[in-house]
Amino acid sequence: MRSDHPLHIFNLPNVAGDCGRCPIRYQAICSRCDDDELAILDRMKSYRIFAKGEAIYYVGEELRFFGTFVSGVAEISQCLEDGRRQIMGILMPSDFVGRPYRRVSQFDINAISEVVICRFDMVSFQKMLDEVPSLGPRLLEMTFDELDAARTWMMVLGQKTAQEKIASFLYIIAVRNVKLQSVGMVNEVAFDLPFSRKQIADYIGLTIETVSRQMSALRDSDIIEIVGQRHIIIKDLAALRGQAGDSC
Amino acid sequence: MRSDHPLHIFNLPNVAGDCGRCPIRYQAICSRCDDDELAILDRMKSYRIFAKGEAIYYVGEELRFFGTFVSGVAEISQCLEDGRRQIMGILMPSDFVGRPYRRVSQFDINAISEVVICRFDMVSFQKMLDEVPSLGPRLLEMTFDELDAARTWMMVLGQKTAQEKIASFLYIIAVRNVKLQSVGMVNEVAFDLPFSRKQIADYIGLTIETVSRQMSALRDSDIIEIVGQRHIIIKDLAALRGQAGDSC
DNA sequence: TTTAAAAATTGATCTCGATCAAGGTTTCAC
DNA sequence: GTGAAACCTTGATCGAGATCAATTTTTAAA
Repeated sequence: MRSDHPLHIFNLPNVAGDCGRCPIRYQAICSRCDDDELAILDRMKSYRIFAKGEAIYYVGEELRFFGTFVSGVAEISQCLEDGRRQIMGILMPSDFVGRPYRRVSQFDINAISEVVICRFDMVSFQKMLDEVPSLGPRLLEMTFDELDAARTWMMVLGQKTAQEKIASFLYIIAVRNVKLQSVGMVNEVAFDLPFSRKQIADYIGLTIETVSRQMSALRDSDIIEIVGQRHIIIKDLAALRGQAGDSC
Repeated sequence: MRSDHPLHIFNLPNVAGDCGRCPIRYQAICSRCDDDELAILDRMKSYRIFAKGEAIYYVGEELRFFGTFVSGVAEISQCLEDGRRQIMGILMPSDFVGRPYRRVSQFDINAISEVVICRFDMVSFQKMLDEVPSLGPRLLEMTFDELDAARTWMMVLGQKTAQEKIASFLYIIAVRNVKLQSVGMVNEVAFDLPFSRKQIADYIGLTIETVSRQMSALRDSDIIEIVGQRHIIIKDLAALRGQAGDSC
């Protein structure tokens, strides 16, 4: 059973571990660290598991830690008083939560699947930013990338039709899931959606009924196949991209 | 005539100047610089004026400079092939354009009014990030703030009604225009909109007709007054905020 | 396995904001 | 100033997506 434990996906004990064998070693904030720098991170880090559905941060909560997603998926969201909800972003392995220079979270961040986070106390993290010179520039780059992604998503929310929204969503998930080094080569992709219809609806600004209808439409056009409720097979990635209404 | 020139709003010559007297000295990326650091920026900077409507960056253009808005307003946008357009953000004095770690712009950035930019060559800027230690953390903080603002705007685009969108937009502009140190004290605010109805429409994801109708509705409810087409008087800021559907 | 609860699909209808259309206002060139 | 173009407002109609409603499918519990 021990080897099934989430922290053992790369055989790390809870307290200290070998960053060198971390699955996101070359994607996360530590991607440009040399061995000496990595040793510092190794000493400071701890792991924390969040169960599916558990809150990682809630609106107004003090930002006590900076965390990198080692595995699992989470959503960034906000609610209005009457229950309307918008998902502002999704967090996947190598993405981060928490930020320096602000006291409390502006958003709810909830684990969608079980999540393993590589965690740094915020005070230590800010100190580390000074001591580990490769960290700051990488964090800046990642934050800029997030900003560009957020702004790009505004086009989906503000301008696109229901059909284009669903296609954009599925296309992004498909590309994120499969590391498409061979873009253009691969035209069929399969994956399990970590999201419910409600979560998809809240992410793209539609209702669950419209999400369901548009997914059925894509199925009827032979662009996707839906197995059960969560397993999606993209049968024609190029056509899906075409339905998205832009080059994403 | 000379004193009317945009660069003379704080009496700066074109080539070098006194950063200490810059109107955004304590808001922009330089806000935490000491005198020595400021001297370095002073040597490296140049000013550039963009005429109303001029492109500051276009999609795909090489990011050759990092710029801080000294005066004027600009829009960040993207277009779809069929002409649909989304404005992802607005840039006002102390905001910046350009980013390190990416070669080309993902967005169109256009001056909405005449714009004065304090400009750094991107290569020099990246060097400066290493040499001027107060710059990196401030840039990181500003980028995080932009990211939070972008995500917050997603709620407007994805969930709010036309009425709530217009109210949210006007409320944000009102608060940005007047530095409301005395929030709660001031309930009436007046300003000139730098945006056309089309630009407002593209920013909040509506058509010009709906923008016009909803602004008329706010006028008829005595929440705002519209003088000519661009001058807006917020007669009841608290009510406007209420119409926005959240606490922004 | 049976039953209950939750999630997803599909259909019918309604409504908000888009579209189409006409007039009015502002701006600017000459 | 005068005229033309651009911009804005208001009205009438339309339609995409929301809402309401009924099944069906999946998941979970007993």
